[in-house]
Amino acid sequence: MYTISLPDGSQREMPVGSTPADVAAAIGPGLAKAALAARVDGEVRDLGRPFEGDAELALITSRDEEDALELARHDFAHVLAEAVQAIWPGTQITFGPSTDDGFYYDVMAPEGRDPFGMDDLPKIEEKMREIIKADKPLRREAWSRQALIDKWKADGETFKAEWAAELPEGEELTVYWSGDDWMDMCRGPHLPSTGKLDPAAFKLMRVAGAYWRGDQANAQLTRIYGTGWLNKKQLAAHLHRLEEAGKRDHRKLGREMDLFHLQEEAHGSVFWHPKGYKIWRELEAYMRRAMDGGGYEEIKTPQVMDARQWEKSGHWGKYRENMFVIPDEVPNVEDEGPVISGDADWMALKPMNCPAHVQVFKQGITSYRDLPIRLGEMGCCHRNEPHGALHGLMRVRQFTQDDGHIFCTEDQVVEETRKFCQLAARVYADLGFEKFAIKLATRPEQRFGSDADWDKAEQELRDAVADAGMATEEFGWEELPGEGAFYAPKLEWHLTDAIGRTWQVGTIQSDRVLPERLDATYVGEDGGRHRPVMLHRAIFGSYERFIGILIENYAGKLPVWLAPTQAVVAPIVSDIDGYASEVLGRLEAAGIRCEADLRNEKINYKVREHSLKKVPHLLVVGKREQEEGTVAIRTLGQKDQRVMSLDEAVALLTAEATAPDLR
RNA sequence: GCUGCUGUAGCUCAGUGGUAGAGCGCGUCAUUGGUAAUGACGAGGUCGGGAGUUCAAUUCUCCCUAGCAGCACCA
Repeated sequence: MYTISLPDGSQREMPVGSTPADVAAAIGPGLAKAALAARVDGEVRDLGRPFEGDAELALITSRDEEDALELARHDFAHVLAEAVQAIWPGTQITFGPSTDDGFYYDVMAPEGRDPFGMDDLPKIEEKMREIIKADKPLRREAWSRQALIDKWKADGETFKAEWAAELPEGEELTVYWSGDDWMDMCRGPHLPSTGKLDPAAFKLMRVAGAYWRGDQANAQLTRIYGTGWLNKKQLAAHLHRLEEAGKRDHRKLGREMDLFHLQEEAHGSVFWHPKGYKIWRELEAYMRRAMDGGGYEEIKTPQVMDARQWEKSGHWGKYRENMFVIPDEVPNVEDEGPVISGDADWMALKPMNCPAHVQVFKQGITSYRDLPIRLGEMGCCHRNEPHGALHGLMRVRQFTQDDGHIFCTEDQVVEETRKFCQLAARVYADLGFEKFAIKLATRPEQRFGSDADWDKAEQELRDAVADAGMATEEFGWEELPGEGAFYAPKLEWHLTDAIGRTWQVGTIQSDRVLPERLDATYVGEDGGRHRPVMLHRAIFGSYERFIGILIENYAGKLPVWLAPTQAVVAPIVSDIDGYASEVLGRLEAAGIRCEADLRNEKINYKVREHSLKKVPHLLVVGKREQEEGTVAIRTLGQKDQRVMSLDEAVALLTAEATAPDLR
């Protein structure tokens, strides 16, 4: 007999060979029916898997939402694969995990058939529902590695065979049967039967290409994505959330609010409209103040440099395919012949600012007494990004960084990094992001520099974050092995937005490679030449992307200090136009970005239109207001209005329009 | 770059092998109204670009290009 301990502290003696399902049945038929899986000594397992000794058991039901969702999504993925193979025999299956909101399965369409498309999804969904409704038992079975490889090969499942062959030799592998006509290799655990899934709680969302094992050199499979939940209500709620996220899309809001546009002739580069550029200018002014206050000196460096400079820095060899290269010659102006001869020297648009900053540092002789030197630049960079990567403001080919490079001694690295941590935290808080995570990306496989330098650099970053008091769970502190840049480890700042999404923005990297390659030195206390350490750092990352993030975070309803138009004065009847202009004049004199809407439209119309444009304050004026020298302020997102004197209104708007660091 | 999908008026989108439609927006006129759409009339499109099939292509086929979703990439 085994002793099974339950969460309520009770114990049951169960015969050898019994299973969690038996315990559930022994407790009561209701629980037996509701049980989905079991947590045995902390590990989630199948209900039907026998105990292997005394155990602590907790039965999992749909009330244990996290576990139940994980199980359901994993099972949806298997049902998806089974359905695809049932409809199109000869389809190869590969891999299908659960995701944050559902599941996917990577499949390879049978030879001679095009990859699956959106049109195929309804048919697959229907088959999936059939499988679920058939309530097929899911049964775990152990196989030897070799038997399984042979089975996959016999079935023509080359991907599965390849995968099984790479698992450790002699290891016992498990498969799961769905009924007795379909199986997949899987560690499990699974629900007891497909009928435990709710056929109305999933939806196939899209298809996409995905490389076998995530490697571009491998075959491209079709990845079928679905979202899966415990019940219909949860699915509906999720679809609603997606819809809400769609409403925040910065591309949509950018058009509606007339902030910027993109067009074919300059794809990946942004046309900023007057309203959008007002946000930019406000942010830039804010960042200038922040960097001035942090001891940075702003510079401006060339947009185009000789390719030899990029060879020295190492970028030419590693990133040339993503650089815009320009021939250093006069183009052929004749009608005939190629525009460029082909034997010209090459120049390149800068993809980053750091090599130029080293050139500034290198002018003259720097003493250790001058360090640290902090150079800042609103640096406009170009990167020839792969076409498929471009995405609104989030991934562009021309962008401006709030870039900075700190040249310092070995002894100053930790302190400078600590200061940066604090500066970044201040900036994010000022911009309304209450939550962020700091992560350390450590050495990648391909890298420059010695292991000793990497050891040191990584430890310095750890120490600096600890010194700043931010190496804690509260700050989401964690390490990302292998994610660093080729020349340096980096700290990354990940913001959490209003609907829980995260965005990587700021970074600091401690670099000993570039000063070496570009021969930057300073004179030390001993009179000898020494290498400075170079800290690459940015807080916004790129203005384009950061503005995109702000738009999505605020769903377009930017705080007043950032809003392109901070107030609109709207007279109710045209007799009041004169007073409206007077109000406008007062606001303008106070430096408020404002407009008067004197159009021949009803007040309802004006309220609606400016609300849709996310103008924070609408100052409505009618006969009453004119007589009393007041305005009726309607604030975005509020239904009621506040009537106040013009002086009070100016004071209120001025206060709200003041940047947080100037309050 | 890879896979799938899409490209029709300023915007959102219908539609068709016989050279196009709606709503909003825009213009004109009327209306002077109290907090999310006043009404009427009007202008506006080489149906992303190129080639092919056809008597005829916005529609069918191919190529290119851009966008969307994902993958890969992201110094």
